[in-house]
Amino acid sequence: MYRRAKNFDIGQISRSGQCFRLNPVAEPAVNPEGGEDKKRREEYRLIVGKQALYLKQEGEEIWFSCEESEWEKFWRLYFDWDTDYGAFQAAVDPEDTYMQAAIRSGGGIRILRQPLWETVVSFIISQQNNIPRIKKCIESICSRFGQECADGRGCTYYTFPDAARLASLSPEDFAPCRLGYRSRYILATARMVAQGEMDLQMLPELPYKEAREELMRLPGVGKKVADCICLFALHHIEAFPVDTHIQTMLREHYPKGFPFDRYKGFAGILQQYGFYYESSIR
DNA sequence: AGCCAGGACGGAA
DNA sequence: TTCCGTCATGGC
Repeated sequence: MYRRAKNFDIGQISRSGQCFRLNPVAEPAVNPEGGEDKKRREEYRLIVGKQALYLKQEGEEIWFSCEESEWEKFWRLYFDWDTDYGAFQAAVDPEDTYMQAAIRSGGGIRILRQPLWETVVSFIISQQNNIPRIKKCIESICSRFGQECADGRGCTYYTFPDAARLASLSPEDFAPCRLGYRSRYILATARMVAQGEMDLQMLPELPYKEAREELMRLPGVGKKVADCICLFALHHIEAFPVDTHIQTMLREHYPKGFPFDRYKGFAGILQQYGFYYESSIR
């Protein structure tokens, strides 16, 4: 199916680092002249839950490899399709040249609504780690402990294993995934969820601060990881995860403090613009 | 070769 | 409270 939209760029979303299973399936077209290739065509594959979705973008035109009913049932909300990101961008201080540049660079980013359990585990892995390796760790977990599926294009993919599955494993089982010290966090977290000691079902009902506190009960989940889960899975767009890139941004460009009051209720969206910009220009 | 990565944790000061 | 050492691994 076909959609047209402003403020939506699959490549930027892919590179924004919020979803580790949205990746290009082919090398992005490179213009040998070195100039801007406006007709670039990039294809991506996204795996979420039991589903795989192919996406292709050309300018503002986007193709999604799903039926209309699937779109309405799931993907529309997943991509936060009906939110007007132009309104968020318009709220940015015109004097704030840094954030204006960040928006120019990553204005097509959206905050997705990702499955809670996958996001919990993914961002436990993310700590003190780099994005390429985070992706490898996640794919390793999925290919070893997830379910194999056919994507209908002759390729297979693997679902993200649920908490009960991971809770059933031993520390040695995790060794090949090369998770380092994070494996014990994941095992302990999976067991808390599987035992019912942590109820993920009711987390979406909680307001931001309560959800954050609750998530921080999980081993390996501190304030930063909890904020990522709040932002990327629970869609609390006021959550503002502070990682090393954001620390740099705050130090270099907001020495007097970030204007949270101006962006009350949606600072997390600016956080993503800042993170994307800060990590790309380096 | 060496610094760094979307930090969390336990203990010390 | 804040600060510090430690944790495991590999990307670049």
